[in-house]
This record gives sequence, structure tokens and C-alpha cells, in this order.
Amino acid sequence: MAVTIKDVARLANVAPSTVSRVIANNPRISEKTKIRVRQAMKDLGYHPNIIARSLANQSTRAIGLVMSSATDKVFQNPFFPEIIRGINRGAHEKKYSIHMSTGQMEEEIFEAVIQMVEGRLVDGIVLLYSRIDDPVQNYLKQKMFPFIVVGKPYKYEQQITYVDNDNYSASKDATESLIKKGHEKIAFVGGDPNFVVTDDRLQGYRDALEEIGLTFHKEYQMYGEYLSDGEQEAIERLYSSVNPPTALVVADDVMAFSIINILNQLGLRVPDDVSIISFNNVLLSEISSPPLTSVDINIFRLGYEAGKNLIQRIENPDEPAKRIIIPHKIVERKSCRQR
Amino acid sequence: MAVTIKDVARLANVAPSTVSRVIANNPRISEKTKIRVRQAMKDLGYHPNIIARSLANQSTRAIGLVMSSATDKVFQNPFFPEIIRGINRGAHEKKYSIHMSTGQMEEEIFEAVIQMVEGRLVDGIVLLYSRIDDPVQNYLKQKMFPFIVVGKPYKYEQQITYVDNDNYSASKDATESLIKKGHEKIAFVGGDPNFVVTDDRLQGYRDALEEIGLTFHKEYQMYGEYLSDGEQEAIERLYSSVNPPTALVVADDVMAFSIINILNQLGLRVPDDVSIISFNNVLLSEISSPPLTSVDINIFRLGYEAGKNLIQRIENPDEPAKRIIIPHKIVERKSCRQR
DNA sequence: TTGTATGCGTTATCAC
DNA sequence: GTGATAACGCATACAA
Repeated sequence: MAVTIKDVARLANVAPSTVSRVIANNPRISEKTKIRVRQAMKDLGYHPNIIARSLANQSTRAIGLVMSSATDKVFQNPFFPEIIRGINRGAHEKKYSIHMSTGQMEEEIFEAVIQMVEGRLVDGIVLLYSRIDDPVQNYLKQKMFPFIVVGKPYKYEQQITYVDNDNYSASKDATESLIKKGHEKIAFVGGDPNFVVTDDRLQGYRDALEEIGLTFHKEYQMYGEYLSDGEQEAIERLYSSVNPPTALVVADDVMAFSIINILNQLGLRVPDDVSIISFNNVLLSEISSPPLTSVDINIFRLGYEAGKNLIQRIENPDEPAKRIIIPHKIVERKSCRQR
Repeated sequence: MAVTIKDVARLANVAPSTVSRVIANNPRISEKTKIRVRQAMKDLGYHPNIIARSLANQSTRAIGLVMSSATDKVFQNPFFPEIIRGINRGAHEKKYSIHMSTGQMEEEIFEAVIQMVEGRLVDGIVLLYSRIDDPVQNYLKQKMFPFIVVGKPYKYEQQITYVDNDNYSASKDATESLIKKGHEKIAFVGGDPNFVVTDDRLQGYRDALEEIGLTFHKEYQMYGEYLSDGEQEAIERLYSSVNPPTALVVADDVMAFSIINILNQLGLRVPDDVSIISFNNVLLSEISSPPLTSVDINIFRLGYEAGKNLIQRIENPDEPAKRIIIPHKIVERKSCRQR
């Protein structure tokens, strides 16, 4: 049996409540007894029981992490560790800890969220994705449980606190950078079409084309399924068509790796035959061959702000919903080339 | 205020204890009242408070994850998400959840562990690394707190439960595969020399050389600092020496990417000029150029077994320490070549 | 088969 | 300033 507040109280000759006050550094306790109590704590090797404290406080000082079904491949994307690192930093600064709960299917995830919320396991939740018609988002909102989403909410944008990039502009910038390099046949390879971010970026891409007077080709719009065979086929089809694009805007660095690989197999070289710009600027993009020109969306900061602002929200529940936009910037490397 | 067991009891006209028993599906409760109580739970939207349950049970059904200082770069390695995914699966199967606690410095990590253990936040801990002279390992062992380490413990190997690959053999196999391809000048690029795994692999490498009658060159032994400038210098020095190696055994796929990049800058091609075999067989190694020949250490399974066996240990505290060895296998791709 | 009483380790509300 | 005492929500030994 572990040493409790009572043991400390006994040894220091005070009441348990006094010990509790000393722990909280309550100013109404005299320095003298504080010292005595602290000595007793040290002597006994006392550590507060977080669970008991949580129960009494009705607060766990923990935040829950929810990610889209950690199905095999997606989770190998370096995006996740990096954003978790950011969240962790934000949480750690405010002395919050992190609880993860994942399932495989969408069903399981939802279950896990309910478990966290209703079970009072966490004080708030960060949603690491934003999917169209997400039941989790609906549930959390309806419960008025503190949460923040990384990415733009698919709905109720004004009422939900979120941290995101300006993905529309980021995609527009990326496309324009290609246009400036003389490209006119530019294709768009988005991620999961059910994610809000994919739509934003598609718009940015289309508007960039339109503003400069280039027409948008339906065949130039694709959705990569992240390292699937479908992707391979789609690329092959695209490059066996009469009018293959000279440049690609790709949703994700890892996807870009994969596409470069497919292209190589087709005998096409990057950047000589086709230019590629992708998103995320993951560490790997620097050391790949060729090094990737990538839109740095500042993943770490995305996570950091998510953690920080979620806690802010937990501690000030009635402040209005906020929107935090993290700046992006294009990092030029070797995968794009003047035409 | 949330709905508690008492509310349910009142509605169902039973005592709170009865409700508790229904939740636990205690066989001594009649089907009739079970149905009635369950209906009441449904009507009120009751969910048990996990925290309160934990306090009463003296068990949280949560396991803690501890990783080596999540200092910037290391954590971007796809190794981590993958092993966490495995742990998660193992935990989920037994209805355990996962608590993460990271600091930046070694100090902070230790603090976090103490917090988890003494604060009774978790029932067990998985250590995602094994460092020489690790105070965390010592602390946990001395406390007799249930834990499992991924990798070989640096000490008390018989008394600590761990899951690992046979890194000695894996490294030996890798080296021999190079030898079989006709290479005689083979260098070893290890990871952090403070990690136990690095030492195991160095031994395997040396023994492979020795058994075949090749002499071990001190200059052929290096420690990559994971994407640091030091690495670049070391490689450059190695390849400007009189006797550069024709093949490399590299501790990690991501490190291999980086080295390939450096090599390319030096005008050297993989695999034509130098062959590379690395460890981990991360998803990316398949889609890189060239695709990497890599030792698959089955990261997911490493995590899965870690989670599963930790829980096993939590629930049967007096079983003897176990050692779980996950098989490895070499996946031949395009980064190695006959000489 | 079910109810009563008590404990889990804290914090918080009153007293004094 | 400090000490009793009652929550917090649930589980369980003991009664009935």
C-alpha cells in the first residue's frame, strides 16, 4: 500500500486537510508548518495520487488525442509523430498529459471518444483530422465538450475552435509557383476526398489556373489513395494519355515519393520530365532524391497551437470559438524546374 | 452534473451496489433486474466514470508509453508511429488505453515516469528504447512496477521482461548477405552508441566478417547521429579515404536515405557504386529511389507483443520474466548489388 | 438474489 | 492558521 496524505499528516502532526493545502501551496498555511509537512512528505516519499485528485477535482489534466482510423498505412506518415510532438509540447507547458485512444474502424474510434468523454478520462479532445460529416465532431459539439480540431471543421465553422493552415492559399501559391515556372499543364493529386483539406486545396488550385487564364481539365484532377495500387494505375493512365501534365501539385510529401517512384518506372524523371510540388515539408523531403520542393505547413506549430488553445478553452469555457491560422511557406528544392 | 450509478439505482428501484454488479455482469443478479437496470441506464444515458472506478479498483486499465527524449528529429522516424500502432492494438484487445508522457530532456522524462507510476496513472509501462545505464529502467525495476522494454535491457536481462529482435543475428545476416554478393569492404553505420541495440548489431557485423576471414577496420565503424551534419562529414571522410567501402550496413532506413543523398552529392550511385542494406523496412523504403534492401524487424509485431505481454504481466504479477524475440527477415530490393 | 456500509485518496466547506 | 467532515463515483465485504 502506498503512502497517502494521511500518513504524511500523522507524521507531521497535522490534519490531512493541512497537508492538502501545503501541496496546493495555500498561502493561509504558516511557513513553519509548510516546512514541517514538506519534510514529512520527503521522509515518507510521498507522491499525490493523481486519480484520487482527479476524482475530487472533477478534472484530470489530461487531453485526449483522436486520429482518423490508424489504418495501416496512413499512420506511417511522418505527419503524425510531428504533430503529436507539437501537441505534447503545448500540453506539457501547462502540465497536462496526453491520452491516446484509437480504434481501427470508424465505429471503434467513436466508441473510444465516448469512453474518454463520458468516462471523464480527459478534460478536452484534439481531433487530428477533419472529415466531412464526422459523427465525432457532431457528438462533441452537441455535448459541448471542449475540443479543437486540426483542420477546418466541415460545418459550424464559426462555432468550433480550430487550428489550420490557409490551405486554399497554400494550394494557390503552390500552383502559381508552377505557373511562374512556365508550366501550363498542371495536375492536382489530392488526398482523401472526404477530408475538408482536400477540397480547400482543390479550390486553390482551380482558382490559380483560372486567374491566369488556364483551363481546368477534369482528367487532371485525381485523388491519391495513399500508397495504393489505384494510385499507380491512375498515374500510368494519366501519363499514357495524349496530353500528360508537365507538373503535379501533390497533397503530401510521402505521396510525392510514391509518385516519383511510379514515374521513374515509366521512364520519366523528376524534375526533368515532370515537376512536383507537394505539401508538408516532412523531414524526409530534404533527404530524398531529388529533394522535394514542398509547402511547409509547419506541422509542429499546428500541434503546439492545438494543444495550447485546447487547454485555454478548457480553462475558459465561455470564451468564443477561435480560429488559428498557421502560416505556410514554399521551400524550394529540386523537384520543380523551369519549363 | 453527470448521471451516476445512484441515479440509475433510483430509477430502477434498486441499490447502487446492484447497479454496480449489473455493470460487472455479476452472475448473482437475476436476469430480470439486470434487464430493468440496463433499461434505466439506457434511459438516463449512463456511462461509468472511469476515474472513480479506477480509484475504487486501484487500477486504471491504462498503460504508459515512454520514449527516448522526443527530441526533434528522432521522432520523425516512421518507426515510432508503427510501434505505437502495434502497442495500441495489443492494448485495445485487452481493453486497455494508452497514456503518453514525454518530456524533452532526460530529466523531464524521468519526472514524467515517476508521475505516472507514483500518481497511479497507469498500471504498467512500456519503454520504447533501451539505453545503457538508464535510470528509468533502474527505477522501475527497483519499484517492482510492471514494465516491459522494447529492446534488450542493458542489465538484469534475466529479470526484466522484454521484446526484441535477435539483433545480433539480424546484423550478421545482413552483413553476410553483402559478403555473399562479393563485397569485402563493408562499413557499419550504427545508431546511437548508447543504445543496446547498436552494440548487438556491431557484434553481429564483426562476427560475420571474422567468420569469413575478413579483417575488421576501425575506420569502417561509424555512428550516425541521425540526420546531423556530423554524419555528412563522416561519410565524406570515409569516401575520400584511400580505401572506401563498397557496401554499408546502416542502422536505420531513414539514415540510409540520408546517406544515399550524401553519396549522390559525392557523385556516387547506389547500388552501382555502393550497396546499402539497412534496418526497419519502413514503408517508405519501398517507394524510395532506389527502393531499399532492408531488414524487416517487424515493428508492428514488436509493439503488439509489447502491449500484450505487458498486460499479461500486469494481470499475473508473479510469473517469471519473459523474453520475446520477434523474427526478422531480409527484404531484397534495389539498393544492393552483386560485386 | 439484493441491500448496507465502508473505503479508495483527494479536495473543499465549514467551523473554530 | 488549522482541523473535522463531507463530497467525488464506484466497488465490495458483509448482512439479510
